[in-house]
Amino acid sequence: MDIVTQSQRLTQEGSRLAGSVRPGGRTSRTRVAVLDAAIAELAEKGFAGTGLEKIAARAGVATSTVYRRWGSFIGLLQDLVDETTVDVALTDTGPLTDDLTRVGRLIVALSSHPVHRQWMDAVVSAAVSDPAARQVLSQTIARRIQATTVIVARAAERGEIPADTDAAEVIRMLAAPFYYRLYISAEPLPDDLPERVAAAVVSAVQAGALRAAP
Amino acid sequence: MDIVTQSQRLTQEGSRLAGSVRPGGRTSRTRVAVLDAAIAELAEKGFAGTGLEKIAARAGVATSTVYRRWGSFIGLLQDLVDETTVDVALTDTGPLTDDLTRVGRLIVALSSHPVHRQWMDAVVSAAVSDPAARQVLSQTIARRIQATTVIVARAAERGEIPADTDAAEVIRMLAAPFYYRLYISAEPLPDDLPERVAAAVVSAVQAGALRAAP
DNA sequence: ATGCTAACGCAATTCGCTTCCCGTTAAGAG
DNA sequence: CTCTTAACGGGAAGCGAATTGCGTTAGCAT
Repeated sequence: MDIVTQSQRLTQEGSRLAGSVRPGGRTSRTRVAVLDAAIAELAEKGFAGTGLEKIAARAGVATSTVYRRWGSFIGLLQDLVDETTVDVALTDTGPLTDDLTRVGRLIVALSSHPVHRQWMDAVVSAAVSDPAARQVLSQTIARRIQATTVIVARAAERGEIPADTDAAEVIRMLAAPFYYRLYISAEPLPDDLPERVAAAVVSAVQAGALRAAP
Repeated sequence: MDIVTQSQRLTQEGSRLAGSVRPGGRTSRTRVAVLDAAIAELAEKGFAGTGLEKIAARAGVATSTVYRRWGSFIGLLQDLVDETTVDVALTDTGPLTDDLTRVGRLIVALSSHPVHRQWMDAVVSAAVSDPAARQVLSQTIARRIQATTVIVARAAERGEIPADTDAAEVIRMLAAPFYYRLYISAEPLPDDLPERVAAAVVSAVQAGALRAAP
């Protein structure tokens, strides 16, 4: 299926998408039915094996309803952010290598989660050519980076790493090798990748190679 | 356009694609005309703004001819590997930081090259759900990694880094932050990214964090 | 409880991509 | 040079995604 076609209307903030004037009753029932159906379809068929038509059919609503409410597949996916979670506990107590290893394990867990993986696959694939999808992706990633920088900040407070370390850059360097294998080199993720990458990044940080630009 | 649909036939080695029995004369003229048209379309319209129909029209051949010869958009892109080059000189003379910086600059140059960027975008987007595209991508990346490991090997010979350094892993760690920004976080590439990443990776290597697993 | 109309269901329609059929052209073996 | 048939051209047909119009249902303000 083609994810890209008409999602640019999402970028218009006010948007004329249905559902905002009378959000209660039938509208909200339709909403949860469609979102549930979308999750089920993603898990069972994958993003490439489904589409708004099939999701609408599974939800028991008309295809046109889904198009009017979400506008596109990406619009629907945007509504599914944060719908999938995994239970990998993050820590910021140090040592930094351990904390970052857990972040790596979280990325692995997310990439193994059936629904989240399909969600990510769909957004990454579409983001290449669709500005709306690209925005969803970049905001999601930016939010995750931001939420994780505290780990680096704490390590700096403990004196484990230089105080002027670029925290966001540390997280990027950590996350990049995982996504690189998932979407670029198409290689499997070695079991010890979280440990290896965390160790490498911490080495670089401690050597002062990831200080914030002045 | 949807890149994915029918390219699985490419995975069948023998394949019944036309053009192999009588490769001369008209067949070869058609081939170069279509490949030229594809490059022009990629540069002018981008991969999402073109398709086999438009490429065929520009090449002055019938749509069915293109489908019979290449089977799919990915099949055509596969034939365009190595069609785009950039002139960034790589070195393996050391220091390793300088050599790796040049590799980073090469990645930046490729991502700035109009045709190569579109080629990469198309393959990355399709590879998410299309096994044939994934194979094209993974083989292309693997070949580039392989061709670049000599830089790390030379550094090891010079004694600049541990002898048992995992050369391919060094290149992956170097390349990952670039592709991560291009396709995942959708952030721009900072001008000094090659220098920064190269310095960080060399720090990790010299600390012994990227040795080959025993 | 009533009225306005947002939101929905249904079906027809459009649009682009892909495949298929058949007549025509020309590559390459002999 | 002749013959076989690979490869091509043109157009029709199939297919799925996306859009649109219109009648119906129901949210919510009054």
